[in-house]
Amino acid sequence: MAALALAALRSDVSLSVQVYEGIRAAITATNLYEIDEANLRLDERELAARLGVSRTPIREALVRLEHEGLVTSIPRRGYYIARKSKTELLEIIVVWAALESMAARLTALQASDEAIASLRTIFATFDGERIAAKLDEYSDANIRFHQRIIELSGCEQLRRTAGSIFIHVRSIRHRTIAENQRFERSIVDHLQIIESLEARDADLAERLVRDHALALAAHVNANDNDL
Amino acid sequence: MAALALAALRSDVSLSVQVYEGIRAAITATNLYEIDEANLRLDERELAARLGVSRTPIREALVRLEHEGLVTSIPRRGYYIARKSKTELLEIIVVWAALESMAARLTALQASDEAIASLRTIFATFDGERIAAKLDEYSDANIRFHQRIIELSGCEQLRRTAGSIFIHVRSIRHRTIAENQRFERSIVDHLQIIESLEARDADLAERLVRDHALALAAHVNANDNDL
DNA sequence: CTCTGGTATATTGTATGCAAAATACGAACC
DNA sequence: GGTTCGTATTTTGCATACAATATACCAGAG
Repeated sequence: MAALALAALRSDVSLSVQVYEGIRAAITATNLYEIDEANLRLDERELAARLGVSRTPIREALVRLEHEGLVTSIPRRGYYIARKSKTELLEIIVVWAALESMAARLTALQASDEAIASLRTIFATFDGERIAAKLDEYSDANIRFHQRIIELSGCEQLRRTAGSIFIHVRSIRHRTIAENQRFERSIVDHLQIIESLEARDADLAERLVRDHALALAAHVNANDNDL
Repeated sequence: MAALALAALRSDVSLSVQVYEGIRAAITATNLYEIDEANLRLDERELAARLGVSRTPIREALVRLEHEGLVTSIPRRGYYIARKSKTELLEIIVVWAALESMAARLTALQASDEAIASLRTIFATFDGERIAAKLDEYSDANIRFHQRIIELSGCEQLRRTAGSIFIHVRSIRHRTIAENQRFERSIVDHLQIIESLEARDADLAERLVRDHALALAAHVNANDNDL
């Protein structure tokens, strides 16, 4: 029995998984709701050719993505990048609200002080006035903030579940942050959330996070009619 | 344009999907945590032979199931029915708590009186004394009750998300209902939940449902050490 | 008798082949 | 001119074939 700390060499990167990760990253990188109809189609042959593999791993990857809700398949017609309807997006925000508010509860109860403190640093480079000027950066920070709360919960299953709808929530937040000066409200909400976590007030943190997310839903419902 | 209300004949049931549903139903029907190690293996060839199809649709179905978390694949070694560890089960209950409590909130706010009333009928055939005698039936009713709250929310995304972890929650509830006379507590909790919904008290309903689920987690954590 | 090493077998992962269905295109008809 | 029908082409869905890896089995050494 050797005492060497050998790292297990992973041959678990099958083509199928690599293709899945590749396509997923590509979809994640594009702004779903700003590409035109024509580019929504995912041609098996084209993907196979471009990635230099056969159609089999492509299909398995597409099946994965379909189950995840990132692409839809129309039988005998092919796979398409899935754009969610307004109703679906509203529902997704509701699910996100459920998950993140539970995460906030867990974070308040379990996370370390340092972990909670790390939430403040996300917004360190912003002060009240400069947000409007650096809206893109602020949007990223905003998204990271919400993702981080889920991470801090330490609940892997929560993270995974949220992960599969994250791309849509991210897209919504990115699109709506500029509307109606929402970022002003946003920065206030975030601060309150952080404070409630620091105070270890699980009920309050949960409520604030939920209401923050549901306010987003209400905003989308009222404003984004072009979905 | 014909005015006939012809039902579209669905050719959308690809073998791949049929196989997926078949295997899923089969796994759902068995009690995951009571079968022995040997029967956990899912042999592609055997499945293909038994279902009379080739390995291709079998594999696509297995990929779906893997993404859903019902089976795990060990690269180059095959697919296995996934049994969750105790930690994973606890996390799954937490996610369920998040989803069902949000569903309770929505139900309190949006569901019709009749819909809420239907929750009572689930337990119609039980009165206090006879539960212990009909524990299996009561366990089914119990599970239906929780599932129904999620349905009543009218949120399809919530339903889908919960659906993918339902089998595990069901299994846990089924296993633990008999322990420590938990069903007594259960019947009281359920009644309170129904009353809060009837009173349209969203905050209370949410809290009761969450605490009910988290109590289950606490129970599992304290009692089920053989996972 | 136990353990090591090598070979045979079985099984996965990927590529390719083939049939059925859908789309595209064009001709014929109204 | 617009619609409808029929054919050619493309593309999916499934089956099969093949290569690489893992398991099983057995022989031989200690």
